[in-house]
Amino acid sequence: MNLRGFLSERVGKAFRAAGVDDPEPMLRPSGRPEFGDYQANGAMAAAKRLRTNPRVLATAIAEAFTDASPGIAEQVDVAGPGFVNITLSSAFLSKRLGSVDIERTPDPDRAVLDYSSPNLAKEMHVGHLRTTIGDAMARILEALGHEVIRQNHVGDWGTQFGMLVAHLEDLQEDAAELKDLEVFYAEARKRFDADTAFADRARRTVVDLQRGDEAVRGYWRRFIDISLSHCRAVYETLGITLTDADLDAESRYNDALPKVVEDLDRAGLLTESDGAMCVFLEEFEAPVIVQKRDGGYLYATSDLAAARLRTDHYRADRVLYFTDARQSLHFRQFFAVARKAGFVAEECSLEHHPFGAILGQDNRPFKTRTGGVVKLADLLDEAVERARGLVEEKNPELTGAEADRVARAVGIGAVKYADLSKHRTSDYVFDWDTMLSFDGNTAPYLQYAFARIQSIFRRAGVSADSLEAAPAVVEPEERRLAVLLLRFQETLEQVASEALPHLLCAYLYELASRFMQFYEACPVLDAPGESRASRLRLCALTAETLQRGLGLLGIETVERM
RNA sequence: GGCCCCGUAGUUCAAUGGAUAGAACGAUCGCCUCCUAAGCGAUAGAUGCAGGUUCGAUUCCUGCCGGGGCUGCCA
Repeated sequence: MNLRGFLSERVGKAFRAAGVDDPEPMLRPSGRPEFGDYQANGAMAAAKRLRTNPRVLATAIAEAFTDASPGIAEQVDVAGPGFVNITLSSAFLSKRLGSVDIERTPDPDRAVLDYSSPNLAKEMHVGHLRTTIGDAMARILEALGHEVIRQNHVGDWGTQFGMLVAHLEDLQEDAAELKDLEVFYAEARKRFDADTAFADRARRTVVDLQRGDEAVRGYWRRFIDISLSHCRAVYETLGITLTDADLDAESRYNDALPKVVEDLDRAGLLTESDGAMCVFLEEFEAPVIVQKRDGGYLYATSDLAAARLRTDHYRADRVLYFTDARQSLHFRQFFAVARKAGFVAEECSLEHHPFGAILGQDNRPFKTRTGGVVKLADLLDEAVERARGLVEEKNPELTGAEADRVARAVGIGAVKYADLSKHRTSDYVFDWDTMLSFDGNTAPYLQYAFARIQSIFRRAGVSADSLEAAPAVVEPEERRLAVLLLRFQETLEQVASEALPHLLCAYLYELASRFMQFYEACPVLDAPGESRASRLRLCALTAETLQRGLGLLGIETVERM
């Protein structure tokens, strides 16, 4: 259940009972234990509007809440200038902990998520690690019952493919060259810059490609297939849910582009300027160019075509774009044009959810020692290797296939979690030691907490699913853990609406820490009488929540580590 | 020039207009006859500067200083 929503509604009624017509309870988890479990901050503002004493109003609200909702709170206090602090009752917590299942929304959205979208001209680099954000959001929205349509808007079209295809034509069957797309690209580029005949042919090749010349398209297809197979391998290693069915390549929109320009013209939005077709909007200094002087189209054009398809064909309620923050202006402009031109339904929400850059230790964009791009595939290999070293050192008992599995889960988990646990919009510094640490807000710490709980069940000789009784909530550490377990749903819903997966990370870290505190304070296996089963049940609920939460972030758990 | 984002402990990160700004790493000091010490606890340490709005500002507004990004034919 969404505990916060549940309480907010009830406190809202109490506001009304106390004479507040249009209540905004401003219900939040309490900042400190002494302020109870949840606090309502809305009484002060309401008192201001009604020109009444905030503490008197808060007291009336507290009483109305207690009267209308018996049994929920153990204590409702008025504190400070007019805070209403609610401490939930043990009986209520215990009852609600019967299940921590994720509740599906009664009002699902159809959401198109546009994420990852690598340029197929090159291999995926460290920046594509941030594919994890869109992927986590896709999993979370699905878990909450929304209909998710993943779209991987890969760059498979445009000027640079002329150069690449021309180079491939010359190499013919020597496909070994395509093992390393970075090298291949660099070689093609070198020829393009040095050899004017080759450059001219590259430009003609682009035209041939767009015209649909069969031979050229064959080479292009071959190049794209190889590049996509590199992507598939990365997604596989990284545990990304994108498949070929989610591909929404730029080339798909090639034929729709002239109509985009035509329709913009029909809508009276098109202006020719210096030979290019532009849309000028008052809000923006620069125009959105939809067709170049040479007749070629630009990414704004294909984004418009794609947005159109997403609303017309897919009937999306929300379209969420997860891209680099540097594209923010582009999105603001293209959203504005799409709206003005009527390309997207009024009710459809267009959302750009930008993310920051990944930096090296020097606070500059993350590069290799020699200044080259860091291939994502290499980075992931290194993560697993480093994790293997740590696992061998910390737990030599793990061997063979199990050690491999743990190294993979910990290494990949660490890298993904490092990416997901920071605020989406901020740049962050990539640091192996921090992300692979077993202390602090890291994947290994959370995985360890899960593994430790599994160890309890192995020792107890019972399986976690066999426990069904609701746990009793007695000790302070039990109650703090119980309250937090009940906040899983509201956390997920907040992540879904704000597209901020780091909130889920923060939640899981707090849960794991609080479990460790509970575990230190409350013996489980040696607990007397009925409290043993009760505490085991708390362990089971915690493990389940950790595993589900990590699963929604695309991070694996292991039984032992 | 214009627009956008960001300045929080030594470091890496949090904080929804709310109460005494939270963690982690690092530092110092404790806790294994005890369910994984890969853990738990304690101590010290921070909102760039100046105004404003508000009962209340890290959060909103203005200016300044500092950093990054974007900005009519790449994506």
